[in-house]
Amino acid sequence: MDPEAIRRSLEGRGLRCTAQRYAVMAFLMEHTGHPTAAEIFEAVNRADPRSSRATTYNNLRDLVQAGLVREVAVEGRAARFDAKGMRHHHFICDRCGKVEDVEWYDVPRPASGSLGKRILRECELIFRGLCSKCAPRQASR
Amino acid sequence: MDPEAIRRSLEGRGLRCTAQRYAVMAFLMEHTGHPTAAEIFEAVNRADPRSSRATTYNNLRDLVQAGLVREVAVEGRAARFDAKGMRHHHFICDRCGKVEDVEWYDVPRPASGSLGKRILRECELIFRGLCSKCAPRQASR
DNA sequence: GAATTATTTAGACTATATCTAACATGATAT
DNA sequence: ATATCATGTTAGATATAGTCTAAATAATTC
Ligand SMILES: [Mn+2]
Ligand SMILES: [Mn+2]
Ligand SMILES: [Zn+2]
Ligand SMILES: [Zn+2]
Repeated sequence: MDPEAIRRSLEGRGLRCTAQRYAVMAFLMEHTGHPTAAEIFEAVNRADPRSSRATTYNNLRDLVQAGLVREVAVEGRAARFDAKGMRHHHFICDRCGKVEDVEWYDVPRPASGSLGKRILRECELIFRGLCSKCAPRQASR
Repeated sequence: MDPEAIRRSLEGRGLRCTAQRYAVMAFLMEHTGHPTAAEIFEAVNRADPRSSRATTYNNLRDLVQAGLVREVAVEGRAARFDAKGMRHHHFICDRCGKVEDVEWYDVPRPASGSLGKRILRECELIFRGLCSKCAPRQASR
C-alpha cells in the first residue's frame, strides 16, 4: 500500500497524518480480517513507535467519523474494524463471532413512506449463520 | 398479551415458564422500543417478584437462543432486545443509538457461490442515519 | 521561534456483561 | 407424599471493553 496514498486520504479528511494514526490505518488496509481494537493496538506496537491504548481508540473513532474505517458491532464481543475499500457485505458467525466479507450486491431501499422524517445514510446487509470453520463441528452435534 | 400464549411459547422451546423468565418475555412483548438489559431489569423489578441482574441476563440469553427474542448490537452502546413478532428491519440512529422498527420487505440472498461452505441462517438489513428526533438538530449545524 | 492547536499518554474510571457456588424451585420417580 | 434430579435463581465478585482526565508532546501557523 502506498504510504503517500494513506497520508493523502487522512489529510483529505482533515486528519493529521501522525505516526500513530498512520499505523492504525495502514494496519487495517493490510489486514482484512476485521481486527478488534485490542488486536490493532497490539499489532501496531510490535513496531515502533509505541502507541497508547487510548490513542488507538481515539484514532479508530476519528477514522470511523471520517468515513475511512467501518466499525462492526458484534453481540457480546468486542467491536471489529475494517478499512472501507471496496463495498461489501458482512457475514457474522453465530458461534465464533468471526466477521467475513461477502461480495457486494445492491440492496433495495425501503419505501420512502416507511422512513418518515428519518434521514437515511446507508443500508447495511448482514448475513448470519456458521462460518466455514464452525459449520462442520456444529453439524456433528 | 395472553399469559397462556407466553407460557406456551416458552415451553414450546423447552424453557420452563418461571416468574422471572415470564416477566422478561412479557415486558418485551409489551414494549417495542428495544430496551437494554438494564432497562428490562429495572422494569420487571418494579413489580414483584424481584429478579436479579444475573437472571435477567441469563433469561435474555436463553430467550435469544430459543429464537423468541432478538438481540441488536449497537456500536459503543449496550445491546438492545426485542421480541420476535412480525418480521421487520431495523433503523439505528447514528447520533443517539435508538433502534426503530422498519416495515419488512424481502431481501435478495447472496449468490450461493459467494457463501462457500458457510451455513446461512438469516439476512439482516440495518438502516443507518438520523432518527426523526435527531434529524432536525443535525440539519442546523 | 512564539503562539496556537491537535494529538498522545498513563492510568483511573465507567459501563456492560459473565462467572461462581450456594441455594431454591419445579419435575419425575418411587 | 417424599426423595431424587435437573433446571433456574441469587449476590456479589470478576472480566472485558471502552472512555475520561489532565499533563506532556508534536504539528502548524503567525
Ligand atoms: Mn469487511
Ligand atoms: Mn425491532
Ligand atoms: Zn465460526
Ligand atoms: Zn437519534
